[in-house]
Amino acid sequence: MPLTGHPIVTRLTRVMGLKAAEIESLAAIFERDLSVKKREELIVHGSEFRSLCFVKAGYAIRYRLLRSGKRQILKLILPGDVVGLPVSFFDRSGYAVVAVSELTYAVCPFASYVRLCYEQPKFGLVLSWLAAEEAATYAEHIVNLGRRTPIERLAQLLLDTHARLLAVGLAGEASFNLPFSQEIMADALGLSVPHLNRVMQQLRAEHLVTSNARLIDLTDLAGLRRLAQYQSTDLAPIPVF
Amino acid sequence: MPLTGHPIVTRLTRVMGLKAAEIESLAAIFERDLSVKKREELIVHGSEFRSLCFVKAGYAIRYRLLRSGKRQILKLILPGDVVGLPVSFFDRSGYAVVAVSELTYAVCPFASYVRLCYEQPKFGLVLSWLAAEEAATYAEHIVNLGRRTPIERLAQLLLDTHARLLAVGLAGEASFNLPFSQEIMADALGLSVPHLNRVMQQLRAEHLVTSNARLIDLTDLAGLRRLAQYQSTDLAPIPVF
DNA sequence: CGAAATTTTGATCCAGTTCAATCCATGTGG
DNA sequence: CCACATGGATTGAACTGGATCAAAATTTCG
Repeated sequence: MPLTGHPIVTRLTRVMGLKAAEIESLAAIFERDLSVKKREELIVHGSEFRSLCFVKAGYAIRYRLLRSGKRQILKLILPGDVVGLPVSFFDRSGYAVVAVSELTYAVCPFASYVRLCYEQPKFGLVLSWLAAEEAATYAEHIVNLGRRTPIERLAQLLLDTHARLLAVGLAGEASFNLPFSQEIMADALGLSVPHLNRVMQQLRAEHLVTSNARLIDLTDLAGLRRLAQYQSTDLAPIPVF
Repeated sequence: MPLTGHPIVTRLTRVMGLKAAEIESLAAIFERDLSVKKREELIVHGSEFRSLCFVKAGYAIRYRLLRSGKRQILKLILPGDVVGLPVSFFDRSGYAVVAVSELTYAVCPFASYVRLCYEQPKFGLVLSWLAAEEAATYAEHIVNLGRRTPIERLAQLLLDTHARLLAVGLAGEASFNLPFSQEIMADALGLSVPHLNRVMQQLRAEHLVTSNARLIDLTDLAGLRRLAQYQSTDLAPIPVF
């Protein structure tokens, strides 16, 4: 399974240079690409899941459904993201993942990856880095939900999504095609759909963004950043010995 | 620096059996124990931080201060926890950590740990596991803040804190000494102090907990778990090859 | 013992939810 | 190519859960 041009290679390379030989040993443990249709579940809540899935194209959400019927979305999953982290470390998944568009990804069994870590320690560190990045994203989300106003939250979400899409070449300098419905954004930000809608209008009214349908234009990027108190968190490169 | 009886050894052993030799190579990279006084900052927001600190005794909080003056607490840090994860992976810390009681811990330079990972790949996996656990804790926190009612959040916080204290031998079967003020709990749960106080009273009124001062008694553990929809998330053991 | 920190209570108010209804775009089959 | 179905976006009105602000009561600590 060749990995050339795969968003995940782009992503890993940014963190730690990978030699051709290393990319090859990574490619060796991958199975054939899979794809799922919109609305299909990649991970079922409560089930066991022991694979790493590197998203190539398409979008998904990781979420938890509560008894009350409410849904909290933990993460918007974009190309380049890893599904199955941190789930693979646990007995059973505490969350579900569902595709919100057609989605294709490369899979490798978690056990194979772990074996690779024993052979080439670098990969163990890469895994740590990915997990740490995941944790940092979640941390930002906590701040958002706990102590930010709705408009700040939305600004943050738009900026973050834009930055992540940009990093894998799926966005323009200040515009992008938002692949998520308002219901999804509301469930990510802990708001009701009507309110999210009004907050979106507010952003437009203040000339911070322009949007027609799902096409978002970050008209005033600096203003948005100020509003969201946006701070980019750069991963430090992995030391090599 | 001998690590015998250190809470972190207890914690790591649960995830992955460590041979005596391995504990020793771990002990070798640790410096002398440090301690800080109440209110002292372990990590300053925006600074660089490249160490792993394993808490031996005492309590701390990881938090973010916003322009508005509001504070969001990301994590209540207890003995056995690691400070400097995921911070060490990043250029600069996005968060601050401050002790809320006298606190003692063992430190090792992050670079030393990384070097150890290259020599003994197992430690790279251990690091991944710790980071994944961190991410999972944060995920639960997100659900709490986004879609749970205040009383559910508090129930969850009490159960979680109890479970974590129990794991390091600092709690009774259904009672413990809560080392955090209501202000801290409020800032963790995204509530105002007066409201947190009232929610606490509500828990008492419904005979779910009894509490005098900081001593908490989980009178009706099953009821609390039901209320919080508590589900324990067990880490799977690291495969050994 | 006095100062500071923490917990508790009360009164007011508004942001955001809830529950509908409506509007709009897109796609589908006859 | 139209009639209809479906999912998403938008709007409106009413209600309410928590925030806010302020003060008092209580505990902790120097």
